[in-house]
Amino acid sequence: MTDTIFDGHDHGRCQGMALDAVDAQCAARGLRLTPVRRDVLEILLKSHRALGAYDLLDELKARGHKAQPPVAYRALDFLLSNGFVHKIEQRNAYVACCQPGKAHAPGFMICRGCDLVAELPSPDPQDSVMVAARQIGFAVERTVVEAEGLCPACKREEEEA
Amino acid sequence: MTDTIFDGHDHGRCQGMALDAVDAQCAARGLRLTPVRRDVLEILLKSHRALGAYDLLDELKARGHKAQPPVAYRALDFLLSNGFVHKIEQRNAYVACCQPGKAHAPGFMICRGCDLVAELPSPDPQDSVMVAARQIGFAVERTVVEAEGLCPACKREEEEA
DNA sequence: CGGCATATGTTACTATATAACATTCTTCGC
DNA sequence: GCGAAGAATGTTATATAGTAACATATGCCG
Ligand SMILES: [Zn+2]
Ligand SMILES: [Zn+2]
Ligand SMILES: [Zn+2]
Ligand SMILES: [Zn+2]
Repeated sequence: MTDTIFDGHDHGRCQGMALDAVDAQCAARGLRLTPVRRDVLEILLKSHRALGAYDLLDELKARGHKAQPPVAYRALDFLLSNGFVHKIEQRNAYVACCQPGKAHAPGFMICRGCDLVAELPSPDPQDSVMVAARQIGFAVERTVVEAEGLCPACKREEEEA
Repeated sequence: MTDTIFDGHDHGRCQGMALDAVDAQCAARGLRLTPVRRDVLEILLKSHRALGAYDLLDELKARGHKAQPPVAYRALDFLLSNGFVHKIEQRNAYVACCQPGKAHAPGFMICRGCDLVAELPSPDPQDSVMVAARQIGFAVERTVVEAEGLCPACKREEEEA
C-alpha cells in the first residue's frame, strides 16, 4: 500500500470522498455544514496542505465572504471538534482529515519541501508514548504526533542540487 | 522504574544534575551559558512545567534583568538549538530537558491537571509513525510527540470530586 | 407569527513571535 | 594594553495567531 499523497494519488477522488463522508456524518448527526464551514473544508481539502487561519481567511474573502478572524476560527472550531479537520501544532496550521467520521487519534508526516501533509492511517497503542503512559498510570486523553522531514520527491530534488 | 516527576522524585537532585550536565556540555563544546541563558534554564528546571516565553520574561524581570521579548526568545533559541530545552508545541511553551547533552528526539506526557511535564526516556524507532515513514521513503528529521492527559494524582483527585 | 437556539458580523483586544538596528561585552591578534 | 571582529544584549517597532464581547441574522419549532 503506497497510496499516500506523496506519490501520485487520485486527488480529485480523495477530495470528493472526504466531502461526501463529511456530508453523510453531518446528516447523520444533525450537524449544520453551513456555507462558511463547507468553504473552509473545501479549501483545506483542495490543497492537502496545512494552512494558517489567516490564509483561510484570505481564501474566504476571495470567495465573497465577509471575513474577520473570528469567522475563520469559528468554522475551524466546528470542523475540529467534529473531527473533520486537524491542527498541525508545530505550524499553527490546519489540515483536512482523510478519514472523517471514523474516530481516531491522528498522526502526520509533514514535508518541509512541498508542505504536503500525509495523515497516518491510525496510531498504534504499542507506540512508546502509550506504553510509557500505561506503565506509570498516566491517562492519555489526546496525542500530538507529527514527523517533519522530506518526502521522497523533495529528497530526490535536494540530492540533485 | 517509576522515577518520573509524577511520583515523589528528588527534584532538587534532578535539577542540580541537569544544570551540571549543561555546564559540562557548554564547557566541552565552547558554548557560553551567559547569565540570561542560565536564568532561563534555572527557571524552567525549577518548575518542571512548560512555561510560555512571556512567563519567562516576567521571571527574568523579577531577577533584575532588563527584559523585552527578544531577550527571552534569544535565550530560548540558544537553549533549544543546543538541546537543553524543548518546546511543547501544543502549548507554545518551553520545558527544560531531563537528559541534556544526550542527543535525542524528545517525547512528552503533559498533565492538564497540574501542568507537570514528563519527558520520555527515548523514542522508539518501532513507533508507528517511524515505521510508516520508512515504508514510503519519507525522511524524518524532527518529531513532535506529545500526550496530554491526567497524571495518577490528578486522576485520583478528579474521581473523588 | 413569536420565541429560542444557533450561526454570523464586527470591534477591539490579548498572546506569541520576529525584524531591524544600536550598544555593549569577549576574544584574540598585535 | 589596544583595537578590531564577532557574539550577545538592549530597544523599538511590528508581524502573526487567537479570543472576548456584543450586535445582528438565520433556522427551527410550536
Ligand atoms: Zn483524521
Ligand atoms: Zn515534499
Ligand atoms: Zn530532552
Ligand atoms: Zn497532574
